[in-house]
Amino acid sequence: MSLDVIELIASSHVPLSLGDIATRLNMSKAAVHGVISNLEARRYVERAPERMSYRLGHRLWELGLVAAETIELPKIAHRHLERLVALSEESAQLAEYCAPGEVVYLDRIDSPNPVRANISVGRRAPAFCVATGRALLAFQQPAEIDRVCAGPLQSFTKKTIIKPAKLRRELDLVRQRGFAINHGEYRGEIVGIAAPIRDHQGQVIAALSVSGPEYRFTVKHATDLAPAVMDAAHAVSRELGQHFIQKRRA
Amino acid sequence: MSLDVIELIASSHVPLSLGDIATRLNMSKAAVHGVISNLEARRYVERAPERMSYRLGHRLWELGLVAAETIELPKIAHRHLERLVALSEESAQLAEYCAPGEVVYLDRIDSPNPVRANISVGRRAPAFCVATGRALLAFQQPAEIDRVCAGPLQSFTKKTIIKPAKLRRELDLVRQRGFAINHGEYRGEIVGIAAPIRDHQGQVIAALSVSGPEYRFTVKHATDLAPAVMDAAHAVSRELGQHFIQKRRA
DNA sequence: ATACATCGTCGCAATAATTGGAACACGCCG
DNA sequence: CGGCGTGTTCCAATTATTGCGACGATGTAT
Repeated sequence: MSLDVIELIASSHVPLSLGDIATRLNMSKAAVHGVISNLEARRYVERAPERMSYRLGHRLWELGLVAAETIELPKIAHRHLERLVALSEESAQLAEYCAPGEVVYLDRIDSPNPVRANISVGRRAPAFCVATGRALLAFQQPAEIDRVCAGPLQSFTKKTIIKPAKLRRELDLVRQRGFAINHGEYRGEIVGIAAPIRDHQGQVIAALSVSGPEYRFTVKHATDLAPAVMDAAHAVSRELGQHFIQKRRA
Repeated sequence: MSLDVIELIASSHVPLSLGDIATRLNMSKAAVHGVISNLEARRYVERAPERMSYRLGHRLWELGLVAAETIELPKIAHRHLERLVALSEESAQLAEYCAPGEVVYLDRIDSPNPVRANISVGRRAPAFCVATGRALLAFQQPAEIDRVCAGPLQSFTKKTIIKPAKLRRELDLVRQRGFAINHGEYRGEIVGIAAPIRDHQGQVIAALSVSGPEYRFTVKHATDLAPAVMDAAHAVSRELGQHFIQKRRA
């Protein structure tokens, strides 16, 4: 399946050779060749610099732009990210729950400060140990939460919560307070605070966060900023709902 | 093929029903259903608001972000677009030749003015009658130029050049001067000026343009801005080349 | 220089996937 | 009700994808 090839290249974040792809997908080189030559002709995939190694192509960039124009979330959320950055002078992010236990960053506005949290849009992160991830995980189906809590929880720093019981308490706290905080559990020295965004049905579909280096953006600062982050998330949720109502009437 | 379904939905710019897709692709509903249920499960496609009609999904948005992070062009070009907007106070665009006779807008920065050229990123336009399109078309293979000039040239406004001979002269002029100008040939009352961007091999791979409403941004203004637009395009070309050299040494 | 990798490519036969036709359930409206 | 529009399911036939093996072209190490 051609989509598997695309996803593999996307997830590796490094150009891959045809043989690499075949190995990681348990396919023969000939099969991958058949698929990838089609993908290359359609510009979904291209060869990096001069021959050798494949990477995502311009066509996927184009399709992403069309998708982002079609979907309401990016346009609405972006404005509120700008407001949060203006308010906090730290970086702000938009993320969603994209796969079991994983979140993906969908948008980002950088802090005006030279030293700032460095998060790449399109990158994935484990849900259980980042702010946006916990804001999203806390509102997933109970079965999904159980699976993540039960699964092996990798320790990225000394502060990473890897005890299921403690993670559950943390998620309870997120639901209770309406926001999530992370202090260096994934990338050290980064503090983040996130709040969930809900769609017209009230389901949590994304999260919006502010994060910065701990020497400047302490947990105290983050907690003080919580109302603003939650307000922004609520505003996005409200606009999403209105958008739905407008479409329904039409 | 699942990619055909994706491309159809992307090109229609409007949510489609399963039946619509089947009709336009000459496929049975069952076949489309088989493909699209897979695409929906993988989040490449989603159902708009509440049931009914499919549109591009979040996964394509994500993949587009990853692609844009991987490819050099978007990052380099964006800075220069900002500079052009600051200089001209009009909107600036990045575009590439994506299909025979068609260009696609890949990036855009809006003019600070309330009245401005309105171009959606991800949208396609006919190459022969827009500024970026002519800047790109002029440097395609001769065979490609012949095909476009020969093909039926649709008239979008009274000013659209539809005579092949005149179009050829216009393209000659583009090659000679190094920039292309369009005065209301596609969308009326819009003036645009564009210059080509070249890759490390010297091949034209994209174009960068400035466009605005004719009442403010006249052909005279556009022509005066030509050196700046060409400088920006050259700067992008140079940076692309340097990027290649760095990778080659590594 | 000569082997030895690794890269991508090509044919061909066996396999597994997609496909079309027809019938189905559901919701909507005159 | 009965037509029209959704999307869904089943099954057999077609089609496309797959894996094997071998090939030429590069580049690296022996």
